[in-house]
Amino acid sequence: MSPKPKIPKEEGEPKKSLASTRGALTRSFKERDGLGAYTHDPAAFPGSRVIYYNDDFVAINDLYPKSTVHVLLLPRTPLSRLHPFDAFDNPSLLASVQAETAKLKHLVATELQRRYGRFSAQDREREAILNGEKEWEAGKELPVGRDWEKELLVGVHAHPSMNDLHVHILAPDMVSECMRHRKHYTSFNTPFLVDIADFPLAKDDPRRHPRNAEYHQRDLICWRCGKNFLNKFKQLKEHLVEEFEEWKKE
Amino acid sequence: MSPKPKIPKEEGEPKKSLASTRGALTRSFKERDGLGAYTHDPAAFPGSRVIYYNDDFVAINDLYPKSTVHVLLLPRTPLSRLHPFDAFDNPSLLASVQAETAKLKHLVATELQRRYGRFSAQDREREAILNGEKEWEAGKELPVGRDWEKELLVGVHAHPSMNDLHVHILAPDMVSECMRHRKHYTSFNTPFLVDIADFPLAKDDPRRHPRNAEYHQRDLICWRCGKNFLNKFKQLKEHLVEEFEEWKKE
DNA sequence: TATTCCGATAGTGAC
DNA sequence: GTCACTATCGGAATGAG
Repeated sequence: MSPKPKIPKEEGEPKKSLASTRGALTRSFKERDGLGAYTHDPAAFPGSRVIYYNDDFVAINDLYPKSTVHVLLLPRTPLSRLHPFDAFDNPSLLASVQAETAKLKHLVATELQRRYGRFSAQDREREAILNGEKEWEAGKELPVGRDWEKELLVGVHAHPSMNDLHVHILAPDMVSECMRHRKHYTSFNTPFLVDIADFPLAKDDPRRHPRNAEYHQRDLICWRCGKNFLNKFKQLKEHLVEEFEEWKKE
Repeated sequence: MSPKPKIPKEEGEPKKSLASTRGALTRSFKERDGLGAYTHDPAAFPGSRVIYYNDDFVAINDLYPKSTVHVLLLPRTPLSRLHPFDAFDNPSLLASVQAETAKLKHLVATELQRRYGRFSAQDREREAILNGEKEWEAGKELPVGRDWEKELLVGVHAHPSMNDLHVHILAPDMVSECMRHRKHYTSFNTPFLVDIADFPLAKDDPRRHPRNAEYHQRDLICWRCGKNFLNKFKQLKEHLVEEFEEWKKE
């Protein structure tokens, strides 16, 4: 019935090459340092994983996406080895990351519109025009349609698993074969995800000293309808597929 | 590597017929009442499960044996619906059960000798005579050999899962494909198993009011060498196979 | 707090 | 406390040549 979940793997990018790209650092390579290879030499990855890069950032598709669209923004700075809360104490870096995040959010929103706009009530007029099903005055600006950007989840984990600074940007659907454990869900649907817009954090922001475990032991709550699934992860997963279908139609 | 455990099933004895033999009682049939069918009409079971029966007892092979030999003694009395601790407050029944248990133990011990005597150091001389490898004076009594009876586990569970009174008699090896959960092990290797010889229990015997759960949460201890396997049930299972081989050689 | 693999643990239903 | 089935929960290793 349910197909065996595929292990994400991209052309020319087996795990071995992740390590070998680090050359002399191979001996100290750890799974949690895997993102460093992208900021070190993004051009070394010929597959579709790197979305774009410039002097200061690399944007990649998450290797284990937890939603239908899930990308990471990687700042190319020595500060990236710090915990995000510490790194973002640097106002210059924070401003830079927030600006680049805004750009990447726009890109992701465009991708959502491309994928799901045809199902969306809010995008209907815009889609009809684009499809030539509705007349539109030449040169007149298209209706803006659905604001996909405002629905995105954007932020850093309070206790990241990967050592290099990375900002998550993802659709809210949580529909993915890589969504396998309850922690995958809670890490994006509790205060364990700290919105990039919330920085700089106040000195007394409770998220600075999270009881990390607590967030992950919370009941599983549907992000869209609020239904409580307690610890029934599989039932939540099935529900998320249904919510995804409805969400696209908004 | 490891074959899929087989589901015990005997010829002409599917579960449905267990129920149907109870006729009008079918509607109230519960899994936990399955043993009642044997005392009700032991002749209705043509397979090898019934070892013998008489007016007062039925001896059967356990459908889910937890050792290489594992039989049950079922008293044919209305008292069999009582908890064993209460049923054995009846001195007449207790004496009767203890006497029949002694007979069945002898039968089981004979079966162990038949199966494993050829491997046993204590049975070596006896086996050699029986095989004609050693001269023996005609009419002279054979050496008695190993006392297999004294190694048997014999008793009732402090909280039986089947509602009809049954006395377990089994080899100590705990080697069986039906030994699948840690509770299967602890139920025969802690005070949760109350020896039939210990009845009548003293009024203040602590086993009368067992913290049932406690016995099943104990560490897993090898019955033969005393090694502690904590909660590593699979490792214990592998170890039990090795101990079984050594035990046969005693 | 990543992944995967394996195994221990827990809840359900059986008629 | 039986069984079997499913799913949840938990620890350990993970690279490299």
